[in-house]
Amino acid sequence: MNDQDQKAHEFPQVKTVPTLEDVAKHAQVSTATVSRCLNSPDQVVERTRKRVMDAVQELGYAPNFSARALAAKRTKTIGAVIPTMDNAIFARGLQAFQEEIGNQGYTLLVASSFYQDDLEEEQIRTLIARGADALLLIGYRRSDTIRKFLETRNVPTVVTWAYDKNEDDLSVGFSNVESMATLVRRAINIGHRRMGMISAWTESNDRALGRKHGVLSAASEAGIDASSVAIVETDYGIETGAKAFQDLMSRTPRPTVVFCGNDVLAIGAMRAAKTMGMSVPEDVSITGFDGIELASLADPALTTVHVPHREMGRRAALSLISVLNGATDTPSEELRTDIWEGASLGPAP
Amino acid sequence: MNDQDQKAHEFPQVKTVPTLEDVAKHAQVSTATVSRCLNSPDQVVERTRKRVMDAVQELGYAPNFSARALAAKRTKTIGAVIPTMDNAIFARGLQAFQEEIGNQGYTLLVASSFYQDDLEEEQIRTLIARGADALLLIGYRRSDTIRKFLETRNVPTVVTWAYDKNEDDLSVGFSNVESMATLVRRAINIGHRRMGMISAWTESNDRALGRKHGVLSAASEAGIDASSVAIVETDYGIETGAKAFQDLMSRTPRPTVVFCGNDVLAIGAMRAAKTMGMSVPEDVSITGFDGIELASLADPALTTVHVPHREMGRRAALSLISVLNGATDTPSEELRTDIWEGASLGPAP
DNA sequence: ACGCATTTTGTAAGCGCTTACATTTCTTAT
DNA sequence: ATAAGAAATGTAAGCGCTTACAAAATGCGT
Repeated sequence: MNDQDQKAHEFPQVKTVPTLEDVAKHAQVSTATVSRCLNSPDQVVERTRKRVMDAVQELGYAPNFSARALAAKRTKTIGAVIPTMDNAIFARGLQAFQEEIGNQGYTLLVASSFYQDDLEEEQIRTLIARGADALLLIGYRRSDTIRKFLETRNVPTVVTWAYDKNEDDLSVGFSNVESMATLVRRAINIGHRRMGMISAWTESNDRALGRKHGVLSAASEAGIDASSVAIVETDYGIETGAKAFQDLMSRTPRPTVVFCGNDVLAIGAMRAAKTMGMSVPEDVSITGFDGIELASLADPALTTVHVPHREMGRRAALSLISVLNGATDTPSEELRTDIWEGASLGPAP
Repeated sequence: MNDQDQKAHEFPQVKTVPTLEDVAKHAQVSTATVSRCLNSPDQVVERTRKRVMDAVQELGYAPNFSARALAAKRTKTIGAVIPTMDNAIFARGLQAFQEEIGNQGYTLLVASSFYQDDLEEEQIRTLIARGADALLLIGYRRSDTIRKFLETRNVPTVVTWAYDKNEDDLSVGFSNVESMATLVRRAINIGHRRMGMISAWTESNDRALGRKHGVLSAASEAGIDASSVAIVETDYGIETGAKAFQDLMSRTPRPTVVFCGNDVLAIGAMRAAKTMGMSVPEDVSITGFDGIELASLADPALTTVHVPHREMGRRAALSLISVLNGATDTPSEELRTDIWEGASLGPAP
């Protein structure tokens, strides 16, 4: 056969993606049977199933997800909106979450909000539009508009990274306030009175806000005037942490301990301390929050609140799936954080 | 109106998600017009458009993504399969990628392969089934089966984290071999001859393999017998890096420099060195690869190959989008890595 | 005011799948 | 062997959207 022949006798065959119907024809069954083979194989008798599966193999068929979602009205997809993947702690918690939902046949759809409320809203809408069967969100804080939207759409949602017994939303998290307060109490016990804090922006971040409240309430408890606590709010990052630390150290009276809203800020603070020729914890104590690996590698090792992020991700997944499976009484879960003892928190000078 | 009336006269209205058709009815136009308002607003005259948009607002309409994808045959989705989100370097590169495609109206779909070939294949298939318009993959290494699949489906793909002028695939990356070799040459220049390497598993990881080849070829170049280079392959992690380092230090002759396949392994090696009472770089030099923030925080600061991961993510996004927009000549791009000078690499003892 | 070109809108045919319901085939007890 | 029930398969109606094509409305030059 030569080229001429080909051109004359055949259509320029555009390679086309096989559909359910192609498989059905190939296996000489109806599309319904093929569909059943794929979705509930035990409804189809062995002999037929084999024939269909062979056809699937031969044609290299893969179901079209959109069509399936449209017809079945569920996507086996769970969406997650996290502030940023830049922060390893979220990435890892999410990884655990993904592993667990993966086991149950669900796929994860991730979006980042960059700590912006409006972006979070947009991302939530996008995920829903894409058919997410359920959602994982970080923190409770959310506008009424979007809450109503979620309610209308009837999308199961789990809140993580925060737990508050006064909130109604299903949550698998921990108390930011209490976790931080526990750490602060420990500092107070070893003599600290003049306290500083480096916090993430609290305006639209209820976890940061909770941690700040934790510091303040533990202070008040101990008879320390909350307004005497020096607080700097700043962006996430090592550099910003360093800068904030310098700022705090220039205050009078100078704090003897600096609580940081997360480990990365704390690392920055420790670096700034070193740069400034201060030694930790002799001159000043520094603590973190999160418990990333980095914390134990710092010198001195960072005292920090360790968040069980993988456990949190895993359990959040289980909760969500139980709701998706029709459970009506899925309870919120409060996880315990624990303090990683490092040498960065010592007695007040 | 009282309750009785309501119950008598109205159906128990189940809250239902509004569709295009609902909007059309509400705005008294055809569904086509509504669709056009949403997708190419300038085809619709102002007056009508306003009416439609108001209806959209009022009903809280959001398009059903699956239906759209099914009808339009594109999803405005780009998929990515990365080995793991656990490694910050991937997470960040991906973040940059996401930001860029987000600007162009695309959404990112991520999946992890956990460094397993079969899982990567499965994830690729899943992403395609979900309608990903294009794909970002890490490294070239891939089975023929899946290559053929990708070709059949005609899905534009970009390879990152690796660049090889001999490969055909579109890529935006760097040469793992050359980057590592450059570093090794530098070590050789300052007198190192007995070399060790801690590598990630190279069996199904062409980046790791490339880095290993980099070490070996730079060694050969300098007249060092490649078989004299002590190499340990291990899992990703600080602990495993530490263990591998101990292993290498027990070899005779003991290496004067240990090249690590990534920064995390290097951090582990440095920690092990400290534990063993060896000082870096006086007793032994250690280098990393990746250039994560951590590297500059280590003590001494880690000498490492810095990969422009954000730039890589951003450019990969641009390439892919240019292909999606019909460009036929999108070229592969080789990015330059550079060496972050730390104190962890010093003259051979 | 008219005809023409252009712009705006409507009609309706799918996209590839699931699933309720109808039909056929196979079991099993008599 | 047969009827009744169970199991397997087929039929066909959508799911909510896009888009080619047709029809209607508008603008413009004369």
